[in-house]
Amino acid sequence: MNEQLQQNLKQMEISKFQNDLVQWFIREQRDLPWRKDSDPYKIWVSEIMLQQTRVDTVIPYYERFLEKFPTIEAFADADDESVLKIWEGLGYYSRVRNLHSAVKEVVSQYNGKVPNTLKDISKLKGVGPYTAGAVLSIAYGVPEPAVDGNVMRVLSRILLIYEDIAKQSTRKIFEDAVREIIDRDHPSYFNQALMELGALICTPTSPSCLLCPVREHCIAFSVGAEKDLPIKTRKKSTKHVDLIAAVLKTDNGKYLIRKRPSKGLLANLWEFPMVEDGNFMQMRTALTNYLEKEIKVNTQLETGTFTKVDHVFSHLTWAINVFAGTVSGDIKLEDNYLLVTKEELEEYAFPVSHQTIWKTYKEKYHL
DNA sequence: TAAACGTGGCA
DNA sequence: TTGCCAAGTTT
Repeated sequence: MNEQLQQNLKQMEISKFQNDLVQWFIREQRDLPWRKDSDPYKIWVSEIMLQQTRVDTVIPYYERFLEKFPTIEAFADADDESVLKIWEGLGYYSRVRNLHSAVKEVVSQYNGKVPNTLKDISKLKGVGPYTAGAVLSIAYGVPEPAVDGNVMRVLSRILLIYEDIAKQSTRKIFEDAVREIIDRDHPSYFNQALMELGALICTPTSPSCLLCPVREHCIAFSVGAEKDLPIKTRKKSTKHVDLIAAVLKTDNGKYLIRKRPSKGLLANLWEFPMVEDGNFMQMRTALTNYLEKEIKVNTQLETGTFTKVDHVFSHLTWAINVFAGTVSGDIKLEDNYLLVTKEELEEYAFPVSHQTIWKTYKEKYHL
């Protein structure tokens, strides 16, 4: 921690700041489903879902998840396919794979009780420094920092911190600051209040300083620098990938789908067969050849594509041209391929891009 | 340390 | 339309 920050912390009226912040939170907090219950398992699930994901997006997923898996034991017993299916569309799928693995660990090694120490909870898959602090403070009242993007933004303004919050190493600076100012009598309220303030008042662009309960403690406001903070360097633009996909049907009404590899992008999700690279016609041929060579099917694609799906990921974009077609012959499928009925298909988890393909297919072909 | 890892909302 | 943003973690 640099000297200027120590100086700013020293001049802060910490006790009054804590009180202003916590009382505001008690008064103004949103009514959110994960605030109805202090079950550590439920807090944990909510924290994983909320990683890089908006509250409004999470709410319905959270409700469905806990309806299906109301206890930690119920989730530990779930099969992998249903686990992925309930996360379908939420993104960052390694979150749920890690959560499932970690929950099984808690059930087998901790008798189903979520660890309440930093040392133990941090060993769990998918539990990084933020989530560890969040679960410990919110579920157990342990005064650990829970530093997320909100907290870095809010504190960079209040304490006038010009460190680049895009750099991972910067988080430690804010954790040290939180250790100095956290309300040790109300760590759950305090941590949630910092995040809630970031979500409702101290927003990224045009913060509502005139409504801010801790305005009088904010150095950036006092010097008119609130809109210059936080410092965050931009990341580079995404790369572009062209693909060809095919929705292929057998003469007895089944569809050919395949499971993606267990690592990397959209791991373990299902998709319609795709190939990438090359120009349009090469790719069309490549897809047909691939299917005929690798899984011994005869394919007949319609002449033109029936849809094009552009899908933007955080680090790349897919442009998928999609054919409809048929498969026939003596079909010998590789392990990762499957022939399923229309009804069965919808039991499997697909990425949003392929959900879109399927939806369009059903509309065009009147299914 | 930087890049990978999803998706949808918004200016 | 494009880029940024949202309760981060893993490799």
